[in-house]
Order: sequence, then structure tokens, then C-alpha cells
Amino acid sequence: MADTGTGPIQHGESLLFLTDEQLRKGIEAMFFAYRAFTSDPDRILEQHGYGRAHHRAVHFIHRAPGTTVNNLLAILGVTKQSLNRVLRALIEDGLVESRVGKRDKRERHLYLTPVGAALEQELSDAQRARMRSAFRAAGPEAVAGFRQVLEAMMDPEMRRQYASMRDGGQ
Amino acid sequence: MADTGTGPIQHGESLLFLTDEQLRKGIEAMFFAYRAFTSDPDRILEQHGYGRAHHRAVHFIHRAPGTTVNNLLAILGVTKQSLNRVLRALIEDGLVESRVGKRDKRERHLYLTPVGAALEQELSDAQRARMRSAFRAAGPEAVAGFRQVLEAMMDPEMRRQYASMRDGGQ
DNA sequence: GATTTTATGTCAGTCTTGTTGACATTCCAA
DNA sequence: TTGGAATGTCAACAAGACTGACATAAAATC
Repeated sequence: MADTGTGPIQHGESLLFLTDEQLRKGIEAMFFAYRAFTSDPDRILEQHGYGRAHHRAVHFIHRAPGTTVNNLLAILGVTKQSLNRVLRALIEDGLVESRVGKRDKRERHLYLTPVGAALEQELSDAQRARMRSAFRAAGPEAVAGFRQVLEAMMDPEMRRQYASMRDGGQ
Repeated sequence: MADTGTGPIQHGESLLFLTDEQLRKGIEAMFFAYRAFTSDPDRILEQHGYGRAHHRAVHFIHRAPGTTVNNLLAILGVTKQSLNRVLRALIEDGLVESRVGKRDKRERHLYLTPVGAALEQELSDAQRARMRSAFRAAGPEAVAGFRQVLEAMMDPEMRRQYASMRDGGQ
């Protein structure tokens, strides 16, 4: 706990990228970029009467069709009451289908309906467009660094979820 | 609008980093990393009975002491009524001081009190610690790429705010 | 077979933080 | 000086997160 990062400390190689000023810029970059990152989906969701919570559910059901409620809970990191409100709306509106598990009838396996898949497409198209434009502008080396830093920022448990994400099929 | 990025398209140089799969990984990396990014401050804020909105206000008042409410509004991108609730709590609790403008008495200039500065320090220490650890693990080249991509992700107006951020002194 | 655990869903209530609408104060310009 | 624009405050409401309590069904265990 000697190096608090309060100032530039030289160990032979330059550590100027670890100054408080550089860290602060990184922090503010995250703040502003995340707002931009969510702005396009937010606009679309608003037209459909949904929020970010619905987007997250639809995204991960698309990624892992047949996933269970419990699985989704772990990935999204919210309470079941919170997720349930969202899922109920999506199921009632015919965007998500909930099938009772064959092996374990307590489980509900979640799938996007064609309508749900259409919304997912619309949302991810918008989000990918911004990401593609940013990637293209920054170039492949920058993109590699971007991914490296973001991954290093995650907690080990989250990094695990990020890396793998199969499962779900009953 | 020919290239929708739906598949890898070669123009002589490799564009494999722009495939939908790579973009999707970038999107999910943002989602998970942002959650990690906010988790440390969230824990601290909870102990003090505040939320993220208070953090944002305290952060930018620290960055630009003497900033006006209107200025803060533009940076944070919320309505003045929303910000006002947060500021009222911070002022009542003695973390922020609001001084009537000398030139323009309609304006309120905002400053952190010693108590407010202490909370800001606690929050930014935690956030910097995670950022520093991620930066250190990824290395300077990765950090440069990280910043490049995030900046390219912002809207021009936001990028302006991110780059400059002085002002405030009455 | 009885009991416990697991998976899910629901109801009620609270909190944060976003929104809009209405309003007071102050400044400035016609 | 008067009316509009800018700035900020108060009140009320909505979305979406949370906790806690409880119900049901099925699986697992004793």
C-alpha cells in the first residue's frame, strides 16, 4: 500500500499514464461514453414504452435462448421482483415466451418471439452502429486496448460471466 | 450505407475487428465494466445515504468550483428540478455551499465544503483505485486505445464537454 | 412418505432519480 | 417601466430499483 498513485513514480519505465489526472480523465471518459452508449437504445425503447431493464432482458435472452429466470437474474444482477416485473410485461406483450422446463418443471425457459427478436434487432443495430463507428475511427489496436482495459476493470466473477455465456438450453 | 457490418468485408486490410461478433463483445464489455466501475462508489454512497446523482454533482463541483446550477445541468444532462433535489440535500447536509452570484444575482455558484470535499475524496479514491489497477494491468498502449474508443463513442457535443471543462468562477 | 430445499411468481411498501407544471426572482432590453 | 428571458425552487408524479413476506410447485433428501 505504499504507492497510492498520488503522483508519478518512476521505476525505470514511464508510469505517467497512472497519474491521478490520467485516471480522472479515464473516469470521466467512462461517464460520458456510457451515456452516449445507452442514448440510442433509450430513444428506441421510449417509443415502445419500455426502459433499459427491458433492453437488458431482451439482449441476454437473445444471446442465450432458453435461459432460465435464475440464470438471467445472475447475469443482470437485479432482484427477482425487479426482473419479474419486466418479464411479465414482455410476456404479456408477446415479445418473450416462457416455457416450462422439460426435465425440471419448476424452471421457466425464456425465448424471444419473432416480435421480440425484431425489437432486439432494432436495438442492437442502433448500438452496433455507434460501436462500429467508434471502432472504425479508433482502429484495431485501440479497440484491443479498449477491450483489455474494460476487462481488467471487471470483478473476477463478472469477468467469468462476460467471457463465457453459453448454458440455458433445456 | 452499403456496409452494414453484418459480415467481415476485406478492403485489402483486415477489418475483422468490425464484425458483429466483435461489436457485440464490445457492447457487453461496456455493460459489465460500467457496472464494476460504479460498484465501489455505490457502496460508499449507500453508507452515507446518497445515490449516484449525488456522486455526479459532487464530482463536477469538485472539478469546477464555483460552477453555476445551469452549468452543472448541461454537464449532467438532467432536468434542473432533478438536480435541484440532489443539491438541496447536499446543501442541507453541509456538503455543498451555494453562493448568490455577485454579477448576476440569479445565479448560484456552487462549492464543496470541507465535509463535501472529504466525501469527494473518499469516492474518487475508490474509483481511481479500480481504474489504476485496470490501467496498470492493461498497460499504457491499451489505456491509450481505451481512451480513443471511448472518445470516439461520444456525441460531438459531449466530446466538447469532456475535453474542456473549466469555467465556473463568478 | 414426510420434510426440506429450490425455482419461480406475487403483493405491498419504500427509495432514488428521472419527468412536467407552476411559480418566484432577477436581469435586460424595448 | 414594463414585459420577456433566464435562473432557480417547490410540488406532484412515474419508472424502476430495493426489501420483506408469502404462495406454489417440483425436486431432493431423510
